Amino acid sequence: MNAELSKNFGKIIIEFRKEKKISQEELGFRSNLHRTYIGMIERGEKNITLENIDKLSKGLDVSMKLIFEKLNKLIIIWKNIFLKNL
Amino acid sequence: MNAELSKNFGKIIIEFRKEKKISQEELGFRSNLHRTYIGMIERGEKNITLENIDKLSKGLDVSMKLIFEKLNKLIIIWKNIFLKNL
DNA sequence: CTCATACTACATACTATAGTTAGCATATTA
DNA sequence: TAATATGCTAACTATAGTATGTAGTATGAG
Repeated sequence: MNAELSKNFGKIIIEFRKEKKISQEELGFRSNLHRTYIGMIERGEKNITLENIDKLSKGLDVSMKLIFEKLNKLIIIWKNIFLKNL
Repeated sequence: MNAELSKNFGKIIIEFRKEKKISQEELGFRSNLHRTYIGMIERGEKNITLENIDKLSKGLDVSMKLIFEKLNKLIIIWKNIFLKNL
């Protein structure tokens, strides 16, 4: 599993959730996913599927496009940090 | 499984692949995924994971952001067709 | 402060299903 | 018609999805 990718994805989800000021449990309700599963995703412990990305985006009331826009930006930032340390 | 979502995703992948003028097999090589798996994804038979979305995007040399931008647009089109038939 | 409440982390464990491959059928095209 | 590309079935194995329970942490009211 690509842990780095999942972790970055988790960070994005946390960011959006905090923005909406809701708990993992509340996000679970809204996206029809279990409370602990949300936690796992946020900690980057699971390689989420397309269907659940869609559910999360609906629960967070943001488009998948926006999620991946942020994710791509985050990945680029990480890449640059990595390259600087070569 | 959300078949509609997977099918729409598959259509996007086909679109990008044809744009690059490569076969499923070639895309398989480039993204490090099996030929038949690419076929399944394009036919919307599998609920793909984030990791493999990432692999595909690299094999197709496009950003995930762009994939989901197109996917969101396609979903909106499908929604409108659905609403018109109410 | 301190107690209660809400929130999150984490460790299992189970069951669904994604990921992977082989093989053969069926187009498609040169 | 030979070569190339795709569809599809079937099987296996890896792991995502789901849930319970417990422990720890943060926060706010009294």
